Amino acid sequence: MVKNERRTHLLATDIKDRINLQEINCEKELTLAVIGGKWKLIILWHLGLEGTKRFSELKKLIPHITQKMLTNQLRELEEDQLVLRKVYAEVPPRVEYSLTEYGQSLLPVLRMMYDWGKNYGNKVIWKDTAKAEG
Amino acid sequence: MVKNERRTHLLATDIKDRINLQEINCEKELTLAVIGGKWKLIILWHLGLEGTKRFSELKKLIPHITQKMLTNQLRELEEDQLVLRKVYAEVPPRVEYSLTEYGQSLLPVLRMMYDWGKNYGNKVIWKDTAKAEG
DNA sequence: CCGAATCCACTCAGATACTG
DNA sequence: CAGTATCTGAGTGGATTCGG
Repeated sequence: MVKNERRTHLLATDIKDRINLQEINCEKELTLAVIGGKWKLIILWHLGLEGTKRFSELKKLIPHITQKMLTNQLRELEEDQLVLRKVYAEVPPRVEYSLTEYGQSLLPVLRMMYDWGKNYGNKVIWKDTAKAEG
Repeated sequence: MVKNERRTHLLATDIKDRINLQEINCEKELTLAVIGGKWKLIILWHLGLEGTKRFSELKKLIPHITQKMLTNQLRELEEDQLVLRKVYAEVPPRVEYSLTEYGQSLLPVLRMMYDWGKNYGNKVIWKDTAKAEG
């Protein structure tokens, strides 16, 4: 299987490859492919609502994520052009992440997913349960 | 790890479990969880646009899916109350699948994902490539 | 501070064969 | 027709260690 050089051996292959391999056949699946990573929704959400963040800030905002996965997910988001990575030539190093215009354009989609999930959760998952708001 | 009895050993655990395990922390992730299966988007799409379908019809509409995966994904969609499974006591057996009201309510979300993916595909993935329409 | 590299356990999904 | 059951390779993500 042909892999993209920049992407690690972990996680999915390059999106173009996945399309060529017919793993992605529809535009919906394309959307799913770019947001479907285990931590991508949260990362996009933070960058979308709170703007530019440093690596360590994101790490703090997402307590359960490991360094490897944060790096990994950010790299994929960068490769997919949803996130911009800016490195400052300083000591100690500073790296800032922000949404690109494509990343920004995803926010309404995420908001719709949020709304749907909220209603679905209340009606189906929690029906007659008390649920703490997150 | 506690598993739901009805769900096979394959694929994800029950959604409530996943929330309790803090695999799902946000309503967006809940939405992702119910549509995120490998074949769920296509299944939901077909049932949404074309209405009720038999098992064998879905199989024909989704050529690359295996019987196992089709069964599996349909079971999960049923468990998550997006799909209704109706069994007719006939010989040979007949089983029909259709969207529930929650499944129906997902269609606008899918449509938004489609639109976003289409624009993103044209602008980012295919930029200066000729692409056959699917 | 921001990673990369390695090792490992677990899960996923395909192929195949079988059943009421 | 509409499924189960089993086996198996491959993929995925966590923990840990090392480096610029």
